Amino acid sequence: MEKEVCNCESCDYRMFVFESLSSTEINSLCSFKYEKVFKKGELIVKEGDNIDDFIYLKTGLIKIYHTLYDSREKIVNIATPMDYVSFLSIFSDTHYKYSISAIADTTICCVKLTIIKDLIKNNGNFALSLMERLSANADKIILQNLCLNMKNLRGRIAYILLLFADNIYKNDNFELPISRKEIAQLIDMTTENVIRILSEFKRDKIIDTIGKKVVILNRKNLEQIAKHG
Amino acid sequence: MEKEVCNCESCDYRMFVFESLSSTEINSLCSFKYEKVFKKGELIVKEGDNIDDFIYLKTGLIKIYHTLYDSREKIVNIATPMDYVSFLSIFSDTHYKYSISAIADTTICCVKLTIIKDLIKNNGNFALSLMERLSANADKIILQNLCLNMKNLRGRIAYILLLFADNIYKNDNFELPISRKEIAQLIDMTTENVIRILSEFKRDKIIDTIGKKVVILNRKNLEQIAKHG
DNA sequence: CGCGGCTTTGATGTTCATCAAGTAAAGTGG
DNA sequence: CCACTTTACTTGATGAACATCAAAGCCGCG
Repeated sequence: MEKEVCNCESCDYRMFVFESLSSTEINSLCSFKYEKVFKKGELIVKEGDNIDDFIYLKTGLIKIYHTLYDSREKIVNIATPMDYVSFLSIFSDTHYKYSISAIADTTICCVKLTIIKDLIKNNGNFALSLMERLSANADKIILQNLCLNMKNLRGRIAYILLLFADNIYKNDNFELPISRKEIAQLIDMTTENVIRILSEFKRDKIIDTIGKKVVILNRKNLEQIAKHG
Repeated sequence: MEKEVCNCESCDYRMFVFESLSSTEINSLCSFKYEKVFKKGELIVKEGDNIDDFIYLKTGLIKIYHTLYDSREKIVNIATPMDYVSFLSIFSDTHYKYSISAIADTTICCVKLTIIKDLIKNNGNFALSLMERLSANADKIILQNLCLNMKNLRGRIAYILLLFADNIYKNDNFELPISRKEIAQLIDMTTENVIRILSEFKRDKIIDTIGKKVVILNRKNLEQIAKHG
């Protein structure tokens, strides 16, 4: 993990994350802000760590997961730069309830949480826009988990394949950023069954797979399976 | 459903919900605020309704649920006056994604959402405290659903029995506010299995039941089942 | 008093997890 | 850089957990 001083002037994501701030506020923020770069696989936050910083994803891909008492891991969400700004519960808790790892080379920006709280107090528009983001994010996670749990195993696999294609890669031809085991942890099933169903889909010419590479061949069919079942 | 003009001066919950507001702000708020009273079973919000009001639960008990494409219903949360102030996604959406029904006689307070948004803009402490509440609430729902899904059916039943006893009624002797069918919708199983497992627990002297009345007889045992399994 | 929804129990079948065993891939140290 | 170890992937066989189906009693309500 490397640490860098960021250059807010040249940051494409600045406007997205801090769109409601004045340039004075942005400049003041920048002096308290730093970047961290993580390689694929590295741990960014460990469950139980103190929450000191407001963190947002600049580039890359991360998984947010919770470790259960029997050391099984449940992946709660996979976050991309655009759809995710902060982490659950940072405003209501002192310690992280989730761990976060990079599943692709990733850059995050950190700002002391106290600075963000001051901004919330002093800039109403910022407060409101942040609230909208947090609310939308939490809601998406809740609804997504709800939908997944209603489906049978084939439906769940179809659902997340479409989610990767549509929401993350915007392409029917992509490379899975996570292992079969992690897919299992994301959609509540066993690794064996993830593999089995991917093989079935391949046999039935719905998708093609080579290692982590996936091509969706019959989208209609996949959408059908994702919806029913 | 009755509609009443509320009297904020005598409202016990005012301080809890709007603790960060000055008395000037409270008074101003009161002129735009009204109460609604619902009997057990009545619908409070229907999925798809416009979101116009910021609503909080004053007294009673409500269920928040989502209707799936095949008209099955999934209960997302049961909310009590103290642990729940607002509804998911009201700051990020224009229409409700969930329906809400009273599962006990219930009083809610409504304030136009625009008023709340103005308060957020102008009172930083209010913004921050509201954000904490929303964040804590969303987080609780996510974590709770996560935990439930890891458990087997016996574990889930034990878990929600303890949840009713500890979080809602603060008593090991209580009356279920929902039917067996609704329990099934809350913890993702069939009505038959809810009944079967409650019968098992009764046979094993872990609980006693008469209709909707429940008494926890062997809490240690129930906690064990809730944790494992 | 009869209808519909809630509750209960048993029998049956399906879905999915577990176990086992082997191959491929990827990381590790000499 | 190659042997070695570990981790990921894959397939099949088995069994357990759970949903579904069926049938009957119960309760509240018009």
